[in-house]
Amino acid sequence: MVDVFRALDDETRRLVLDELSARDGQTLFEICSVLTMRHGLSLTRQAISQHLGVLESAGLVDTERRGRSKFHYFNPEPLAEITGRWPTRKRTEQ
Amino acid sequence: MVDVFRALDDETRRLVLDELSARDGQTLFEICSVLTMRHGLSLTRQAISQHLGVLESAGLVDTERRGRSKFHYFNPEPLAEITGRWPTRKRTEQ
DNA sequence: TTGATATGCAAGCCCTCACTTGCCTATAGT
DNA sequence: ACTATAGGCAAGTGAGGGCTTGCATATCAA
Repeated sequence: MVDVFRALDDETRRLVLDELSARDGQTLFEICSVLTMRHGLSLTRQAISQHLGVLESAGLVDTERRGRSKFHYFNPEPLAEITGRWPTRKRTEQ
Repeated sequence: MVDVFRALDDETRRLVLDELSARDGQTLFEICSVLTMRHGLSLTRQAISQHLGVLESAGLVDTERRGRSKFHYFNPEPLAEITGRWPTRKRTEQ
C-alpha cells in the first residue's frame, strides 16, 4: 500500500497521470511510447510498469484487463486527501 | 530547491504543516515539543530543523527571525501546483 | 563576561527508491 | 504447434533521503 504523497513524489509518475488525464484507458506500451516521444524519457518498459504499479497501489490509477492488454484509467479521488488536509485560509499575521 | 511533491512526501513534514496550520508562528523548539507530546515522535532537534528547511525550500513555510528565535508560518500557496495540475473531471468510461 | 538559550553547519550511516537486466507467463495470430 | 505480442516477477545496483552525532554561532540574562 502506497500513500498518495509518495506516489506523486516522482516526475515520471506525474507525467503518467498527465497523459492518462489527457487520454484515458491507455495500455502500458502506449504510455511508454508517449513518454519517450513527447517527453524524451528513455526508460525501460519495466520502469514504467513499476510506476504504474505504484500509482495503482495509491489508488490514483484503476486498471482493467482485456485479453493480453491492460488498460489504465486515471482516478483523481485520492487527491482529495491532499486538498482536504490543509484548508486554505489566510495567514494570521501576528 | 525542493518541489512541493517531495516536501509533502514525509509524514513528519505533513505533521509539521498540521501544527503550523493549527497554530501559526511557532519556533523550532515549540514544534519539537508539540511533535513529541502530541504525536509520540522521538526525533532530534536537528531532524525537525532539516524538515523545516525542506518545507521552507519548497515555499510551504515562511520564516521570520527575531532575536535568537525563528518563527515559522505555513504558506499554502504552493499547494496550488498540485490541485491545479490535474483538473478533476469524470472518468470517460469507454 | 559568563553562562544558558535558540539555532546552524557538516559529516557519516542506513535504508528506501528508481532503474536495469534476465527470465517467465499468457494471449493472439498464422 | 509455432511465433510474436503484452505484460509480470525477482534480484541487483547506484543514488538520494532521513536521521544522528558533534561542534559552532548568535542572542539574551545575570
